[in-house]
Amino acid sequence: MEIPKTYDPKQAEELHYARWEREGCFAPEINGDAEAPVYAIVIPPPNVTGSLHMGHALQHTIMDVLTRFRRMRGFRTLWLPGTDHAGISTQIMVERQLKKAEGLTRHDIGREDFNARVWKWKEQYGGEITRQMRREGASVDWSRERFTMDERLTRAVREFFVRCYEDGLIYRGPGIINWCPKDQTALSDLEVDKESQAGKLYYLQYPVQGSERRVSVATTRPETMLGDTAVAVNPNDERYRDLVGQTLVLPIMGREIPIVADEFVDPEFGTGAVKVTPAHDPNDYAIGKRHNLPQVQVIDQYAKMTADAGAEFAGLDRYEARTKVVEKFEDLGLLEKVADYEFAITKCERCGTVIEPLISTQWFLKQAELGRAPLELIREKHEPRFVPENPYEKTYTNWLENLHDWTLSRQLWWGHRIPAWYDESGGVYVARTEEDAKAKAGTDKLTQDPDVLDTWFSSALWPISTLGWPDEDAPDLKTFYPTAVLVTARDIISLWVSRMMMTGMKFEGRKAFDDVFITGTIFDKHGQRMSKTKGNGVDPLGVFDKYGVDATRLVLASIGSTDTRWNDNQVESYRNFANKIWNAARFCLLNSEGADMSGKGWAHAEDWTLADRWIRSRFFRTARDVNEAINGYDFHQAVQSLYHFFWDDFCDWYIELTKADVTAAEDTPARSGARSRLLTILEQSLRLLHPFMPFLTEELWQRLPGVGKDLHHRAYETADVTPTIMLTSYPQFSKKFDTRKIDERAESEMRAIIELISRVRNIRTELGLKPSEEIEIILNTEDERLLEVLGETSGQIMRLTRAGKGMRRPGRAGVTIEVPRASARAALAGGAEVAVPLEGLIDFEQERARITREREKQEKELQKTEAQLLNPQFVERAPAEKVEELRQRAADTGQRIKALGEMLEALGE
RNA sequence: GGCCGGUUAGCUCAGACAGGCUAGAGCGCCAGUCUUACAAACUGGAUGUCGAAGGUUCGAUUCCUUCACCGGCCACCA
Repeated sequence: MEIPKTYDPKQAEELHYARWEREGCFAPEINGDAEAPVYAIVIPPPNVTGSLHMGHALQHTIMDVLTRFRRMRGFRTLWLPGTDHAGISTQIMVERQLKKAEGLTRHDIGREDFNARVWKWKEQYGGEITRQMRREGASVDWSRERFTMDERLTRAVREFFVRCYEDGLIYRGPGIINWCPKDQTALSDLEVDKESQAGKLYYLQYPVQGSERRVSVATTRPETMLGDTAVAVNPNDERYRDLVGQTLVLPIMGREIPIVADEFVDPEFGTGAVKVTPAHDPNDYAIGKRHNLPQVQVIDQYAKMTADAGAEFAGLDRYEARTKVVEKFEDLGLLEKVADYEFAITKCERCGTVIEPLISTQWFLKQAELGRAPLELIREKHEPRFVPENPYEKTYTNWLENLHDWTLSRQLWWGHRIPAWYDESGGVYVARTEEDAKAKAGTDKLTQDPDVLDTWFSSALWPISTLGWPDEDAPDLKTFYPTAVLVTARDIISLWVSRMMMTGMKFEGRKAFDDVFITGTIFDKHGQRMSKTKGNGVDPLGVFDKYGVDATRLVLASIGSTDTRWNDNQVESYRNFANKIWNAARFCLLNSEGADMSGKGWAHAEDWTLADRWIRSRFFRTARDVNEAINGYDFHQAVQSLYHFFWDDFCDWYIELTKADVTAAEDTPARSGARSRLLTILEQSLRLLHPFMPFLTEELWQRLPGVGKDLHHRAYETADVTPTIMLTSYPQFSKKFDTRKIDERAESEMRAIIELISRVRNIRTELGLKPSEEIEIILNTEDERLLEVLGETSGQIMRLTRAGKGMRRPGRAGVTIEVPRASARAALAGGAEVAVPLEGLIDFEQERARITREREKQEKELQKTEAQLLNPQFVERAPAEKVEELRQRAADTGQRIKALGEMLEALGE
């Protein structure tokens, strides 16, 4: 059989994914067991404009591990893929392209034509991220791929809107909103970023009407004073108490404005008096409402000053106006002072333009009402379960406790058009279709609201809309809802997670998912967040190319929910692991002739060696750990267990111990038995690894002799597919039924053998023996069981220590083999000792030093242990088993010290 | 301002929820090796007052308090 020496990930990756997809392995229908439990995940839909970044790769890896794991356990498994239309991002991108290619704006070509182009763009380029997901090995059901602007999902959006409108949760009206002067649209509070910025705090003086007195107000935005309609003070502020109810003359404008008392004002800050601009500040808007103040809009939607700002200012940019206002105040002698001040500035998340709060008529959703049910659920039952629970359950709860109305409408063209129509007299008709609206209005002369909905409005429906809602009898909705887990990043817990819970509970009466797994954040090697603008992102595809997808997935799975600095070394080490697996399998395959890898498990137990019993025990221990780890979302632990089992136990020890039997020249039952067991362990290990390393494991599994559908999980027995490891059953360990699979005795016996071999190897190195030099070993022990095991494994021990000159040991307990003086010796557990006679090679002085060193180390350890045991309070208060444990350790250490002392004595002076 | 996290070997990270195991892994480092699967390997080895200071305890890297530095989420202080 020809097998290359190194694993080439590329060809395996291309080969297997295409076949899995073609044969429908990812679809839940592959499962033929009508009684099978269900496991469903919907993907957080990436933006159509996006391309894969490490964060995606991380989330997808976690989801794929979970999905493949459950699939192999026989669950009816669905991982549903799809993309988001990403309103603003996509529109901006296509606009930019239009400008670049044809020098046109969207207004030049009109709404209809523009949207047609966006669709065309989506068809052409929107598939990039889904192609990249295939590269990752994501076992998503492509036949159920969804897009937030699909016909059905659009229907869901309208249903959501109409139902909420009918329930009084959605309303249209004026409100103060975040306005982006560049993108020309309203934005929700979650689509803006707050940034700290060094700026100035201007202290302006407003004269009191009919008095010499002036009131100072502090502001970071002097230009808004042109729209001031009051000054507010705290009602308990003695300094201003007498002024409340009086009037100020607004400088420049000459307008008379009242002084009002409002609890909102913090007397400690600034001057204790606040200028109130209801039209351009959310707080002032609220104060204005409370005191019935007029709203004077002095800044328009382009961030230019309006006519109401006065002829002098009208048309100026807001920042030019700021300079000019300050100059004016200075001229008027009303500028008290200017101080350096750091404050938060709000910017558009997309374009970075400073947001202008404006009063505007928009559509709003009363989130507080929708949030009530999810809030109750998390408070009372801690559902959904967040992983990690801390701090995310709190993040989620806090958000639900402080819900504000959600600005739904966007002045964009790309997105779900608001299902509201107006008649000629301004009457509003909200309806599922235009026909319905016409029927309601009793006229054909209706105009649809030009605005579209916030992208997150459709995202909020994702788990139900992708499964078929609003069709109440949609089969997928019945089968797969609620989903098992949502895997996402922490920054959209409020934006998205909470809202899916709201819609799920409102429309389906149940939580959208049982668990929420929050992935960690991947930083660059300097601890900086990866971002396109910084250009410090690591491209997952580049990493795939360099190290292979499977190796990358292991790193990502290990990262799980931990924040991590990306490091190629990590991937390299898992690339090496992949290669290790490849070569171990290569060894097994090169020695597979005559093997009967029925996969039926572990036949002919009577022929087993200690190594066989041991590896089987280690295997099931690993299977148990890995199952537990995945169930508990502890992917790091799962990967560690797999890595160490495969590399340390299987490769370093099991293959080495069985090598002689497996590679024997003659075809005997012993050889074929050894080969069969070796292949069986390999096959089972590949299954255990498969959810993490789908490509490599499939590639190797396909090459194993005798693999077929009979190895499939019984749920996939009838599946019409090429036999594949992804449909085999995942190795299980049941505490109830499989206790015998873990063999404590075999493990403890192997520990002794491993210690023996390691000590001899250590002696070899310390004495500078060449690896090729053959030695003799003498082993003395009183332990009958050890003697018995040694009898069975002496050949293997001799091979692994290169003891070509033989190994001598007592025939029975109570007998001691005499050790020549010129020997290197070491103490083992249980008072056993090993010696390597090296006539002529031993420097007695050095050997004494070596043993003395070892004895000192052991004595130090014994001292520590005994100090504790001598403490009566410890013996009295510590749990009995702790004390016993320590006594045993003390006894073992004591035995070693004694043995080492005897060795020194034997060495003489 | 509120809430929360991190600080363990040169680097990237486990361990800590349920205190006691000689504190681990990978990479890197030192020495040696082509030992018939693998030099992306093998064998052996060195490396940490577990951020600082207190406290609780028979016992603290782990629990509590304070502090320092780094970071996150939320928030209407002009």
